[in-house]
Amino acid sequence: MAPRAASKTAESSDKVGVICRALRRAIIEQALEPGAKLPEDSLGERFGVSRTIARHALGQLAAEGLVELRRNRIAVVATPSWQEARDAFDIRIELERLVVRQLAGKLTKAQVAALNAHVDAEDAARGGADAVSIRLATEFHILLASMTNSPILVRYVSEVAYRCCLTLSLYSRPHSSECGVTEHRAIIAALVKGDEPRVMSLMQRHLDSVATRALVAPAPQRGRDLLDILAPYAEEDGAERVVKMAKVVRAR
Amino acid sequence: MAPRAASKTAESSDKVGVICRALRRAIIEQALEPGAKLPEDSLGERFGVSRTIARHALGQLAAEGLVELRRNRIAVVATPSWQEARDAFDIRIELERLVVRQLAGKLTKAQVAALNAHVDAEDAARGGADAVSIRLATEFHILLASMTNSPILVRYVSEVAYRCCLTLSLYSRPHSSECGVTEHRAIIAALVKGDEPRVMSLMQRHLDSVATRALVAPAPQRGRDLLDILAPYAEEDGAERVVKMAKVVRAR
DNA sequence: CCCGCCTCAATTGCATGCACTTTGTCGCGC
DNA sequence: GCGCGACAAAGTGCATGCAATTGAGGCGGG
Repeated sequence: MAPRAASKTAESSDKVGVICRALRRAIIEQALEPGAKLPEDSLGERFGVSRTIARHALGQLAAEGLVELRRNRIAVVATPSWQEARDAFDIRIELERLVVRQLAGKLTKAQVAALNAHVDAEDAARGGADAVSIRLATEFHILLASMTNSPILVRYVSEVAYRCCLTLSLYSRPHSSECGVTEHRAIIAALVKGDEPRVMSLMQRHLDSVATRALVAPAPQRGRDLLDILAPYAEEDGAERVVKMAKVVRAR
Repeated sequence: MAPRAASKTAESSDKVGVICRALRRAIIEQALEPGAKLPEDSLGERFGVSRTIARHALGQLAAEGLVELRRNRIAVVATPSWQEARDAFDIRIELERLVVRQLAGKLTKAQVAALNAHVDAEDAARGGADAVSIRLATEFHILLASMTNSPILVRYVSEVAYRCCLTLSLYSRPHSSECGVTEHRAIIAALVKGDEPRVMSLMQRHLDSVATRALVAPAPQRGRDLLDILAPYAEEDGAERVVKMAKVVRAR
């Protein structure tokens, strides 16, 4: 039902892919909040596979930045810093501008129909659970990307969109995520008209507004961020001092 | 020695990371050509680990698009299509424009020194092996990205740069890869001057020239591409016919 | 009462073993 | 001579087992 493009990277193997998709969805629907623990055994038991598979799935998700893998410690859902959230949105804006640039005026009727159907679904889900509407909004962007028919672009847009979704659950106020179905419709319209500059500008402003609406102030040290704050000081990398210095400075 | 930013995603665990880095490097230096087989046992034996670890490493590399994982078949170094190569470069241009935009006028002296040192190394390696100079050219861009101090951006730039590197070994003529050390120097200069529009334009043209110089015509069916050509026709996905149709059309 | 140490359960890191799938090859029948 | 089917070798898919590391709670000392 969900027009999810089966990314044929690695996880299509079978069970690993199932677990990945399930966890991704649980994360972006905020059923799993950032910081939630993900022990290998529990996952394995829950999905009826061995730890080996669960572990592999966690590896994939870690590569996507959705979970954090610490050596000899339980894996947890990633807790991106506020700065990382901003960075993710910056990248997302560029990538999605590229998407709409490639798509402007080139959509088939069937594709336009699919997009409209999706936005209708978004509208329909407006009254329902918050989590679902967030997921649908994200999937709209992924659907758009999949129409470029560039597997690489699809992959990156998906990844970064998921990451942004994750940050929303960290830094946005509860009900501020009216991800603008109206704006989605406007984008579709501009795409159909083939107005390339306009659709790029629309997309940029759309994402920018989501980011600024969602990413409220740097969150005055909520919870156990102490560890995170101290992290850059405890680096023992030994290579490239330049970058480290810059990191410390930037972290304020 | 190599100023490689230790991406703390997943593979930093230990052995998996070692294998990943080794394979990445072997791939971008073209010691492993696209299509080369990567059996789990051989890798495990070569690196002194079990198949489990080798398998995990292959999984990570597959997630990066460097190797291709086919169910029940030996993993191989990825063989991107010509179109995918173009797409990768398109994405890369956007990402690296973002890099230099963030960096313009904000480099510390130490960072400038590091960049200059790297370009010097590129110059020095000019007479040596082709593979090394290609790797150094790629690493220049990664070094640049690492200075943004945005882990996400570093990751994406690295990945896509590696992918581009991979395509070069497929579609470029042997000695056309003078990746323009001069252009690297020009970019550094513009960065120092803080001329944002100019450095963005420089970067765009630099990458564009690499792409067009390297990605010569769609390669008149070299080798066993038959399979790849037939692939889209043999799809049995069953979901989302729209995209599939577009794919067939686009594949010409 | 608080702090440090020590032991133990929980959990990961990794290797090995077995079943299944694919592939290359040999032999048989036409 | 040629296609075709069975067999063997190679390789992956996955589970399980064991060692190592970590985190927590209890215990004793200050």
